[in-house]
Amino acid sequence: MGARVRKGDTQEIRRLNRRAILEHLRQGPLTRAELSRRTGLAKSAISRLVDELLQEGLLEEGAFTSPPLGRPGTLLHLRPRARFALGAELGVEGTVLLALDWRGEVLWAREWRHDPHAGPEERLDRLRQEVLPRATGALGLGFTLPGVVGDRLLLAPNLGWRDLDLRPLLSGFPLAVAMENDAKASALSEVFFHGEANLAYVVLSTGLGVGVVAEGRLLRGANGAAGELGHWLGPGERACACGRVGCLETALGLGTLLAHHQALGGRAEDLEALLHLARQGDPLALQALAHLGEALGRFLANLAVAYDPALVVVGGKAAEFFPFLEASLRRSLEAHAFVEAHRALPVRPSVYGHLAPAVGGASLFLARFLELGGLWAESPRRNGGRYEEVAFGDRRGLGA
Amino acid sequence: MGARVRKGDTQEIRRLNRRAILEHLRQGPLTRAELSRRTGLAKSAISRLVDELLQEGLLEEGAFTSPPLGRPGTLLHLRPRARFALGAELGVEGTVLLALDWRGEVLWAREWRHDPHAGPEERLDRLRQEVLPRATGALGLGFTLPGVVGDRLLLAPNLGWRDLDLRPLLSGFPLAVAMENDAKASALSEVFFHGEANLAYVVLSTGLGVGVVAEGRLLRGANGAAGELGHWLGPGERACACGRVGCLETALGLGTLLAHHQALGGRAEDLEALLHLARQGDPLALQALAHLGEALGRFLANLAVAYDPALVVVGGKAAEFFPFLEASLRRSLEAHAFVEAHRALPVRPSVYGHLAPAVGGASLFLARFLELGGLWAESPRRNGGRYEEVAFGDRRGLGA
DNA sequence: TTTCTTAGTCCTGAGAACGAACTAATGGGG
DNA sequence: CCCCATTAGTTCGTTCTCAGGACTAAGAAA
Repeated sequence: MGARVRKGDTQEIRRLNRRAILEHLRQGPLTRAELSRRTGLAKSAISRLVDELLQEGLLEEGAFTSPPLGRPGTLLHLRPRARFALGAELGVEGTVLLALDWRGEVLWAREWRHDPHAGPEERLDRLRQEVLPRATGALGLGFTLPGVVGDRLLLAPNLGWRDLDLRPLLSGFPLAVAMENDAKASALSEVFFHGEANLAYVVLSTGLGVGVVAEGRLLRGANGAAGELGHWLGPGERACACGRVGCLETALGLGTLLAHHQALGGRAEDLEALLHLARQGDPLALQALAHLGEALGRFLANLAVAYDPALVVVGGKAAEFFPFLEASLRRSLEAHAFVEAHRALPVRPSVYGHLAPAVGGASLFLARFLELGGLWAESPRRNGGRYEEVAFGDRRGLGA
Repeated sequence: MGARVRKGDTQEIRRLNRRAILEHLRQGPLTRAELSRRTGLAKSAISRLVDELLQEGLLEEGAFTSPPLGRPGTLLHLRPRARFALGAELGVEGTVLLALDWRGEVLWAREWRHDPHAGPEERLDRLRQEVLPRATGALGLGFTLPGVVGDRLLLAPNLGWRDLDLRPLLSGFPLAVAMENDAKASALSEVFFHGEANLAYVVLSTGLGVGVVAEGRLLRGANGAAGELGHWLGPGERACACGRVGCLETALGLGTLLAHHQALGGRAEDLEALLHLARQGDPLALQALAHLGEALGRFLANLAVAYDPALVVVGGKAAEFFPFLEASLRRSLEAHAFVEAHRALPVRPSVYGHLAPAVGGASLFLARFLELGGLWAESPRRNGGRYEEVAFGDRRGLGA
């Protein structure tokens, strides 16, 4: 039901205006005067709020401007590292953990592989050990999984996990923790720091998932299953890890790419080898990749009628193959486009590369912080000396 | 780019709180005290704002409550007809025009058919003639088309229209006009008055389109093409009105249903006849419908992985066939569901029936009015004595 | 009739922004 | 060298809105 409309009071205005200032400064340094013009707030209001933010250590003054006329202004910056969050990706092959500055800079990153049969306890245990000495000061930890994340983990076919309540395993973490689907988090990583408000982030590796951002909001769905186009039932006959038959990811997944290459007589044993061959110009590798590009182009035409993004970002292992897919993919997309505008739909690889999901995980908390204009962090709910705030699913308005 | 964050101001608080009051009263009558509790605003603030709203004729006082203890309160209602808007559907076969109260009541409705080859000029001319004597007092006119509505009409395959700028044809209308895709508007009709914040409205007639609402927001996409799943390229070989081959609507559209019925040896000449036969229990009609239900169930399983709605509403001509589709559709949906939750996905026919698109069109303006808490209507932009406000595409935040 | 309880009004105080007047800093012209 | 136009930023008084408490209103039960 709808009736959750935010009420207003004098604090709310302040929050709104602090947020407006931080949001503008996230695009780059500005003087107070310029902030006043852009936000529409009076100079006096800007001055007061900026003073407060300087006091709190969120902003710092920088160089002077040298305008052609008049008194120079003082540039204001977000203070580097004033706020940061941790992000982690629990992938099929390994784990990535990193810290992300609120300006989008990766402060440090660690990666490790794991026993392929490791269960959730084992993997989260290891993650906790790595997080423990590095958690101080962080706004929170957002971690991602290649699966459907609702109020619990509903299904992660490529991990072999199903219907798990991970909350008990997270109680040992000394900070707020949130969980998100990998494609959705990756989409946030692009939106949050590169400002495109309508995009689809396609994660293609073994599996296929899409993170969709529409008008700056992440599309999650009632159970967190929105964008699971890898499990759209197509014409294929192959069995899928999810237990059904004909899911799109059985046709487009990179496992099938490798198999196709081998069926053509190619000699690559794994994707690394295939990538190596492609870089050397091996025709059988390139042929298999062109074939995949063709199928992907058709898929993107379909994605475009489903979500109509202004931009498609390709992530996952497929991003590494992107140069070899691009030409056939574009040709195919143009041939299959529904409306004229889709023929020109930009498609590019991810900015953060293989760090994207973890960056997105961290962005969850940075977005949350910025939405609340700094007020949220001052009173995290505590419970018996442990931070208890574990957010799943029902987060509203994250993502700018 | 993102930096459009709303600034705060003393007027903004007022707007926010007026809106909160109206939004709560939209769910039903409440006393001032109850409003205070639900909104979190102080009783004094509520009293002041309610007085204003009474003054403006937006609210009216009703019966007294009789609580077990204490002084009775006065119930407050939205005043019926205090605000209303016009909505129209320009469909493949005819046009519907209606007026809609801000409480969701249809005040009156008119329908007419048209020459099947009528062009946009002719159809909008007729619409203008019908609107002209009925426009006074209306917030605006929202009309719908079975096509892709961006900043212009990009494509309406089933009308045979393509890439039209309709603005010139709308200058003769004496009120604000907005244009929207029919499925998207229909979705709004359900959301706005029945409060489900996550739903997919499937319009199935000749064509197939989906209107998706996620977290109370209509999914439009960069060009207004989001939800055009009828033009998802599937395995089929049939030519589509859009000029491509294999679009889903060539398999699921009701034209194909009729053809299938006839191929089975059925004798219905058109969909009306088929419906009549089905109601009489004709086995060939029921068989064709069961077949369609099966295909639709599979489609809904796919829709569920794309958008993960909490509810699917079926509209268009298919709504009339719903009783004969339901059983096979549910069986098929359950068999093809990706996550457990999708097996129980509720599917029901539309509340407003064939009026849904027009109701949705009108809701555009009602939603707009309520968002702005009544302030917007006071200063419509005028230009040379004619209302010039024609909104396309880029409307933000409509839909509660 | 008194008391208890809830509804609604009135009044004062506080927080926030606005706008105008003011000071600060710079470059150019006489 | 001084004055002035121009832009940056501060200060102060005014206005708007809400919060919160005191108060009045209206009904029920003791």
